Amino acid sequence: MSKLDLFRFVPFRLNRLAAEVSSALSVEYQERYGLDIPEWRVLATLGFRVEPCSAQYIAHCTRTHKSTISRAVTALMERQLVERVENTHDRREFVLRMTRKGKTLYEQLIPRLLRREQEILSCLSAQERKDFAVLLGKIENSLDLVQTAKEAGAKEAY
Amino acid sequence: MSKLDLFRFVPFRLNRLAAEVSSALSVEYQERYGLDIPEWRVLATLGFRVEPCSAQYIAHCTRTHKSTISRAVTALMERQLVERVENTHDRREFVLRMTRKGKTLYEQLIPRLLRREQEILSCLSAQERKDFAVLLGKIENSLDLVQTAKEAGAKEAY
DNA sequence: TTTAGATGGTTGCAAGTGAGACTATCATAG
DNA sequence: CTATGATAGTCTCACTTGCAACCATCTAAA
Repeated sequence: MSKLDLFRFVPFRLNRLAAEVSSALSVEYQERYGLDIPEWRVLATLGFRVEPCSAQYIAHCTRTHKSTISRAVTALMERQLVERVENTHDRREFVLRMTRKGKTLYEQLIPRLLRREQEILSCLSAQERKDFAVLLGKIENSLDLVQTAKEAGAKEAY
Repeated sequence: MSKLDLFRFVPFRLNRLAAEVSSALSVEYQERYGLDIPEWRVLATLGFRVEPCSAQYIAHCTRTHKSTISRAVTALMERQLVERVENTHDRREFVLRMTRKGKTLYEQLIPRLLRREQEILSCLSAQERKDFAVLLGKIENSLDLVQTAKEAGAKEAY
């Protein structure tokens, strides 16, 4: 008679935790700035990278479906938070970057999100936070979650 | 100039990891048994508890919306994996339990899922797995994710 | 040069899901 | 007993999102 305790089952716990953490953060980007998760991911990727990048790159490294990213980019362009230019080397592709307005929003949003993250992790000591990050990293690596981001980056550098 | 590295940002990492782990597991319950996540959660809750319980209880402790659980229960009843009886003490509520057929499926499914979980965690040592569980637990606690399950259980026991 | 296949991006469609209205029932207070 | 509010469960609606078809463009090979 095999049994499974849902509350000790890591996949379930990850799901529940991710959902809860997401909803805690959405207060910031959703309610305050009217961004949904895909839109936030686009801004986050553009904001972190020095070089502008393509929608495909964002889709790859955030592991979000390209149609979802496409819609997010459209919405961000309508709000003039992001703009895009044709890539002269490859006219299928657009190069994306934040507008000044987008950067301003980004600058305001980031500290809030980092603060939220700290709040959520405040139940852990500094060492525990570090340990947690390492353990997450190991699991991510074994699932090839980091690999793809690097690949996409390497490829994008052409 | 504040920046945020998405790949070091715990909320994003949790989301991505949870999605990836879910999709790895869905091979088992989805493709093999045609169950979706809510349906699997219902079975998991019914299978673990000794006493049968209500849909509301499942919704509370799995943190799933009651309408989602309602639909899952309907689907499971149609497949005769779950049955329900009116609670004589409270005729608003139904008491749910697995049928023999449901139990058989459950018995077959559980070992597969546990094996998958072990595969996913196989990149961690025994001690690391333990640490990871503890850290998850601390975060869950601070977000009140465990509390609600216990409350629902206590209440259900009346 | 032409053709076949790959790739970046968009869009229509269908499935899943949360919010919230609704019904039926229960509990409590007057 | 009645009225009010809470609760269990269902249902409709709107929204999100993944899938897959599609178009344009690029690459490589014949």
